Amino acid sequence: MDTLGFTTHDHGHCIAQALSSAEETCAEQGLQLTAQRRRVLEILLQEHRAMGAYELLDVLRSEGQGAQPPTVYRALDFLVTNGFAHKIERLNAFVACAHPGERHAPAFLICKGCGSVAEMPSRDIARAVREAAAGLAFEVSRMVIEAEGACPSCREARA
Amino acid sequence: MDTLGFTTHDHGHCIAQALSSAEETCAEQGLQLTAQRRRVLEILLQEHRAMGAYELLDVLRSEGQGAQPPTVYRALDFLVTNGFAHKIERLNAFVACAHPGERHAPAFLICKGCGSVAEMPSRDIARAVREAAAGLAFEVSRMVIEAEGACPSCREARA
DNA sequence: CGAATCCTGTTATGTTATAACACAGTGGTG
DNA sequence: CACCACTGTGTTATAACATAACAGGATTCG
Ligand SMILES: [Zn+2]
Ligand SMILES: [Zn+2]
Ligand SMILES: [Zn+2]
Ligand SMILES: [Zn+2]
Repeated sequence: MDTLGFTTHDHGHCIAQALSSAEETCAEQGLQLTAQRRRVLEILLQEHRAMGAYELLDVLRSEGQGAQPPTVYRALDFLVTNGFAHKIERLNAFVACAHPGERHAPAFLICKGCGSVAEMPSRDIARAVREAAAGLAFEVSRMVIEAEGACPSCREARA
Repeated sequence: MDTLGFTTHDHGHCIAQALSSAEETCAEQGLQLTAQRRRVLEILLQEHRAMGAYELLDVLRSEGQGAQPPTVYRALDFLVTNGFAHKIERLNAFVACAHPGERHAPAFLICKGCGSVAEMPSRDIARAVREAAAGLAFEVSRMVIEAEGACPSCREARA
């Protein structure tokens, strides 16, 4: 299963897979994937990019619902807490998880050229962070890893 | 020179050293460390913790100046751009650099118990990030590395 | 059914950050 | 000196992001 970020892919399949993975996980853990929460996750999967909470809110409203900010933030809180989506701190934005089901510390690449965001492998990074923290007797429970730069296509365009 | 974060230290010396380092760097690079900018850096050094922009604004106002948000944000922009301070994305807050003068990718430890923030060695982490990004043909220009968890004293208190 | 719990709707507000424009100081140039 | 370009500041207003607080509906379980 490749979940690379800057490549094209069968997006319909990608969305369906992520949704069923979320349903499965919720069933296993007794979590309620309600209509609101599912809809927000669907939007994030559909758009396949980092979106602000108010941008999501606009989508919900355009669908005819009279949603308010807390509606979106509650759904996002559920999705982030349970690993179905991640918050990109640098952007104050949210993105669907590219590795649903796998336990992982998320790590992101943010292209300053085109704004696209991809989740990257984080095992080695997470180990380096834990080791550096251990050197100061600090115990890590969560980490924010976000790299800004130029994605392959923007690098090419520049050259 | 030890710039550990969770230890006590000669803070007067620490402030004076950071300020003179900033002055020196500005002189070398033709940057203007104006009164406003210097004052904001002094406050960050004095408090020795992560502070929000509006918290800094309150301090300036308590000193009798009728400062407005842009005043603080401009000073912070200068300090962050030139490496005298860093932004902690997770906290929407700012902290004076603990390694002034050295070129480095900042990396932070944030204690969820007491709120203290420390800058940690980042060389190995930065390398791991660049390598993971290179695997996706992504070129990193800047990175956000912030680990949340428990600092030594909070770990002890819990045990 | 009754009670507890979780989820949602709604109003209002808090917090963080920037746009836009006017103006002052500085330093170079002719 | 008159002029210009550049950088920094003051000020007003507003944008963008996020949560508090309370009421009420749905679900579950004994
Ligand atoms: Zn996809
Ligand atoms: Zn790009
Ligand atoms: Zn200090
Ligand atoms: Zn602590």
